[in-house]
Amino acid sequence: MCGAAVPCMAMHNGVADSCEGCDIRHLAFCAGLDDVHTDQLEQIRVAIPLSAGDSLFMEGDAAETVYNLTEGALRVYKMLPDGRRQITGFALPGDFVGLSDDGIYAHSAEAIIDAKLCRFSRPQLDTLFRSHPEVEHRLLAITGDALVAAQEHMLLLGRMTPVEKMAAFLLRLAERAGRLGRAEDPLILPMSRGDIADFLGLTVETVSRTFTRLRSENLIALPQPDKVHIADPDGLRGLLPS
Amino acid sequence: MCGAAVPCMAMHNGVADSCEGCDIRHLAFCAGLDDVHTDQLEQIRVAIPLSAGDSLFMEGDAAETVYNLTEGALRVYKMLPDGRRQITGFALPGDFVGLSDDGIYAHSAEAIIDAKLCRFSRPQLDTLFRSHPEVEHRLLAITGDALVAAQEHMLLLGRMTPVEKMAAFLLRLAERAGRLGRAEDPLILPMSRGDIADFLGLTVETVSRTFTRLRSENLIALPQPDKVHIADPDGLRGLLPS
DNA sequence: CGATGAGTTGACAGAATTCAATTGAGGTGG
DNA sequence: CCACCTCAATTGAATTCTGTCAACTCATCG
Repeated sequence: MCGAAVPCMAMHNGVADSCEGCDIRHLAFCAGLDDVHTDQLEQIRVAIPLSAGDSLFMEGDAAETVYNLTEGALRVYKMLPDGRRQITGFALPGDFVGLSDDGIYAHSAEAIIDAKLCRFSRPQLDTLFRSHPEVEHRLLAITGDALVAAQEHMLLLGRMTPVEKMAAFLLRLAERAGRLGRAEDPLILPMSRGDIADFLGLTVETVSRTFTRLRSENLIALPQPDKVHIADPDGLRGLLPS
Repeated sequence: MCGAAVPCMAMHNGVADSCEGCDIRHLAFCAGLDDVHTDQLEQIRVAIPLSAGDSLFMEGDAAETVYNLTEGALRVYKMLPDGRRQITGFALPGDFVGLSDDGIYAHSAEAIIDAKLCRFSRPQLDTLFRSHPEVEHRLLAITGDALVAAQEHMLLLGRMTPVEKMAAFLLRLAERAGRLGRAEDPLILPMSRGDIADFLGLTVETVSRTFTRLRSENLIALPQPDKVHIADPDGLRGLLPS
């Protein structure tokens, strides 16, 4: 449903028809760019709808495009030859996806739920960089943020216990939901237990067991498997490394 | 000692006196920049010597400067309040250190062994960006590389076994040594077992036991604790995830 | 209504951590 | 020059935790 306070344009048939009407412009790649830049960006932008499960690109593919997620959720991951998977991040609306240096994607990305994206061709974006260094500056900032998040996640993967990982995961996801202006109370988990496990470096069983443990300690409630009510935020924070 | 083929300037008293004489210019931040840019870079550059154990900056410090390592080795890490540590990377000559977006360092960095760096003030670098977008472009490429490396390391931390981690660590370090034009055969480990453990998400004991296991399988030899001879590279590669 | 797949739970084994002791190397001072 | 001290690295033993394997529940969908 479409709240009254928010323009509906971007939320129904496909991606927004213009950057100006874009719901998440304040969060996205385009944030901080003035209208002149946005106009130029809009000219090279292609709207892309994605269904749950669809692959956006695969590790090793030629990286000719970059994306900005406007709706839905993606998993970004790397795989080992034997099938083990590490999800390096979940992309939410406003997130930038598809960074690559040498023209080859270093990771894969697929839609967890139906999603909508803005696609930009890399060569065209590079042209835009030349005329508007401001845009490249913005991309540098985004990449830097991603790097900081990656380091944060390395700390989680390498040095946190399962409970700490889950607590951190839930709290961070809630915080992201808040920043996106989404409902935090029934926190919605678009990803499966398997996705969470592959993100936190655990097994599904451990994820499931930890959920039940948090529930039995009355820190959270799980009205449905994909809906979390954080009953005791401070208690949950108390599980974080101290 | 100073080989005949290589200018010695950078190797003795302090850091090189000029970028032109810089041994590692082809690897560093400055690589790919023409002489015009390099001259400008040199004007805002300050040489910094660092002794083993010295801290370069700490997480949370105001990030007014960025660095380019020219000699030695650093550990870049994050810590948990209770002292657990995750080393997110080892910086070697040519590596760029001190990236930060919001003006606050997101991690700490200290010298593992004596090191030399080029320091650049962030505001001055930003000024340079404005006049020479090429330099910012280069920084974006470096940041992107760091992000790819971080994702690679997340895969290691979250989904590899101790043996796989150690094999990958040794092979990657050897490859880096090769790219730096350093001796690969007695591969030198500037970092301690504790550092390796905190990098791979293990304990010192597990690191030590894995070393002995690799040695007993005749894949490596350890003439000294900090010198590794990779006796059977293919055998070592055979331990990597398949 | 049965089938399918995700999620949860249980039992068990194995692996890595923890705790503890030993070895070894480097450095200092007698 | 040697003895001793200190710290890093290694090794050993025990435990605990997480992963593995397997069964079961539940909801959804054909």
